[in-house]
Amino acid sequence: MPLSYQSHSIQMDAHYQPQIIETQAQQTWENQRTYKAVETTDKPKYYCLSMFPYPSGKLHMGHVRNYTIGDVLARFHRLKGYNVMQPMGWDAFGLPAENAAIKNHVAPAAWTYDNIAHMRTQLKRLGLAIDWDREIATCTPEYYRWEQWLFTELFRKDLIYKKTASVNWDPVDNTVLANEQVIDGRGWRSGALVEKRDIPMYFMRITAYADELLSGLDELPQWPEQVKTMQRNWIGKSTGCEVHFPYDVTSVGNTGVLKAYTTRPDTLMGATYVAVAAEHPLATLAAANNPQLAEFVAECKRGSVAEADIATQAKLGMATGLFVHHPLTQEKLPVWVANYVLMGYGEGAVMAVPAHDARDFEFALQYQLPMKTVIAASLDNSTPVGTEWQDSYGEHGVCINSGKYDGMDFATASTAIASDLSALDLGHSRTQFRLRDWGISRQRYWGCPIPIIHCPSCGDVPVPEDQLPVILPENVVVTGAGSPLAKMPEFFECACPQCGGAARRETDTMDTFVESSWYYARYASFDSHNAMLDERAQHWLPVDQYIGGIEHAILHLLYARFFHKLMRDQGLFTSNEPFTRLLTQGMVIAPTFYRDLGEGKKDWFNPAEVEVRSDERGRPLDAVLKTDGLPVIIGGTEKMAKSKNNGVDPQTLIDIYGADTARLFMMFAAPPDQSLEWSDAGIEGAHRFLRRLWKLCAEHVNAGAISAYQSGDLTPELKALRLQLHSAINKITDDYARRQTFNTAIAAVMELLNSMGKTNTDSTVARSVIQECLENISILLAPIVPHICGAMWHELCPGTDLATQNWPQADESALVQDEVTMMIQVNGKLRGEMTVSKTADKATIEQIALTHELVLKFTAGATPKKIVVVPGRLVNIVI
RNA sequence: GCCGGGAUGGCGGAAUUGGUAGACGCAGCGGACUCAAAAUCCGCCGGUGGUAACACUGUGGGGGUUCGAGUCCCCCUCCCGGCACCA
Repeated sequence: MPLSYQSHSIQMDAHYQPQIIETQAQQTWENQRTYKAVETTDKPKYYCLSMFPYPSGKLHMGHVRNYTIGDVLARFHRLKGYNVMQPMGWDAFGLPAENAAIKNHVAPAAWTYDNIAHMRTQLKRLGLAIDWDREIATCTPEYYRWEQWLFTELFRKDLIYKKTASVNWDPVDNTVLANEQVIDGRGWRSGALVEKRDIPMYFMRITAYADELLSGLDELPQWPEQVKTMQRNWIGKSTGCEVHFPYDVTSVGNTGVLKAYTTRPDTLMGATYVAVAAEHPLATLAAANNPQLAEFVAECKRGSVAEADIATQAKLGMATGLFVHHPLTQEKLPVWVANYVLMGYGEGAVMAVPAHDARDFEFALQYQLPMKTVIAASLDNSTPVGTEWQDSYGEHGVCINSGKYDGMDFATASTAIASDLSALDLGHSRTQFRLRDWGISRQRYWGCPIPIIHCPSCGDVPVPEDQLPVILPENVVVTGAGSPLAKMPEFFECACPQCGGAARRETDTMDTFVESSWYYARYASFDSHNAMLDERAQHWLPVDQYIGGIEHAILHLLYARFFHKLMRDQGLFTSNEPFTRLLTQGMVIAPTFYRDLGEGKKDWFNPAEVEVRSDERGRPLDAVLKTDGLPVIIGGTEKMAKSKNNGVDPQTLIDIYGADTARLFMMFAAPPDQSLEWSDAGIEGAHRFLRRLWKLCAEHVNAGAISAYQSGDLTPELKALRLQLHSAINKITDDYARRQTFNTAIAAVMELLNSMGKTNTDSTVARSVIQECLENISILLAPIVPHICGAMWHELCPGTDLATQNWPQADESALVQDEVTMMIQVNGKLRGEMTVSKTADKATIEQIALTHELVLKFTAGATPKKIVVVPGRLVNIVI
């Protein structure tokens, strides 16, 4: 259907004014509820979700990046004809609100709600295609009451249970510390040496879903391989053997077995000692009448519970004086306490085979424990291990010095040993997970109250549904020492729901990861007052596209997958996985500048306060502070952070250049999954491009109305321009849909604009091709810069709306090429190029290449040994 | 320590399946316009040598596979993310 347009009586302003364009567009979207999501079935649904923000106070660049990426994908799919839902909410519980409360004497609730109000305004200014009606905040009772409800359901199903676990304890502030609050082994406020302390906590039985969480990864072809690998390793399923080391009255004082798990049962004959964790019952037993050992066990309890700290500390150990028996040889093996053995993994004990395990080797060397070589590459190649660890020591091989197992390979020996242990009832093969159950109790105020009542006669009783929610009181004083809830009798004094007797309400709150594990589902049923989720969850779930930082690759994404399965098994919907496709975005980084203040202290300067001077080739020479003109030191380029004062406030940027420029720069500077370096000059470049685009559009429109290209005689120049346009349509569509590399999509439009600027536009047909280009660019770029594209469309096609257009399809006839350029190589080195017919056969191509003058120069009469022809690409002549 | 990534001009990046290394943008240099500046437009722009044509060299370092390697394999260095109570 040919289109023709009325001529314009009013000229299009050639000056690009983003503030006016953007305010108008955003008002229209808000008035018309353009992005309201409705459950319809006439179009395929597309649920696009960016990880919701913690309301820290104001938007940072990471947020801008995250929500722009999500918005680009949401808008692209909307134009592609999908029924799109893109919601927004607030991960509103958490530690920073309590810290702010201590520092500024404001209630965490008030602080949080203020932050939400401010950040909502900022997000709206970015021009996101969000259905704001669905906004949720996890700190509201309407949200967390369903979390409490699910908790009570899971508690009844025994998927939540109570046990003790180690936490960081600050002995001065008498409070539990988060790992983040432990700095170099000391409490961040008190400076006291932190110790481990065991307290009772509620645990979610995530290990019951370990197998499904592992196998489910195979059903996620659209997740990055790196994330799936990290999750697989985190779950850490291993096959191996449980080995029982019997002990008796003579060596321990009573009888029993020490259980250890190993993935290398084939090395059992090489076990020379057994190591247990400091918290292991045998360690406690031995320490009871051994003050030196008791001191060592206490020493092991110093420091934080963070695994990174434990794994990097010096390997220390002490003999307990106890002995166990080797299950197959009955040999006496000493029991050691070692700080590298974790109580939380396996049985809290390891059989040590120093000759074939790197950590055991190091430990045995340090404490002069014996080593026994029992594995070799082959029977006749069996030199004992030396005094320095070699990676080959840990590799699989055949058994030697192992009696009846000699000559067996890993699999044969493992099976034989496991079966012999089974026969003696001293072990058996089994699988083991590295994944541990999820401790969700937090001794903090600003979180979702755990809905449990402790009754002296009935025990732990879940709060009945008709008494939910357990409301978190919002007017409290936070001091930093212990939870305020534990000091509020009006909160914890209650009656037992079962016997009616006096009881005490649980004052711990839940890990904030619990809220963020199911919020994506609640957006579908955001206003459901009768149930956690309703049938709309079945309609929208799973999320089609999830976008968030790579730092969430394991914990958040694993917990959300776990919750999805819990909710599925609760009958709330039927899908197995929450997020069909995942995009993990990189960090936003910026240069750092500082002056040394001595004693290791530094004064950090914001990039905005600093001028970097460069030489005549643009290489940076030095940097000076703008205010005093004196030099500052150029530090590394790091993640934007308060501590390095290298953050750039996105609000300033939007105020100066507009949201479209901010969005364009963010999408152009790097592909979404890589880190993005902030650059003032880069933002200027992005703005310059929009000005050029707008100006070219205005000049075209102001020259009079014109129809878009239909068909007709084209000059070679116009034919080339149409080829470029329609190739770009294919490339850009692929970039959005499959590759999700928005930087290359933008580059393709920039190239197109460069060509358009060089095109002679004197003829009607030329102007119609320019019209065609501009119309297409308006749609192609709309996901990234929606405001300017909507405004340009309005000028190009008055009376129609960009939002109702279809995504363009390349005109196949414009893509036809008769000739191709091929490269000519001699011995793999580029020596020339040639233009050949697209239909030329191999012999013709070889003939043209061989007679090429530059080829003749390099072949110098030699006879080619081989000619490689890659059709449409190159010819390589080997001489 | 363990797990997962990354390294390409002065800078951000491109090169999609092993086939033209440096698209696009920034910075810089030269020019046009201007009384001047800004803005805009045009040109140049990895390194070395050469007036030039051109040659050699070049994708963190070392080795390998291949007609051909930024891309695949082995070893190494440095940087980044995660490690279960930061979110």
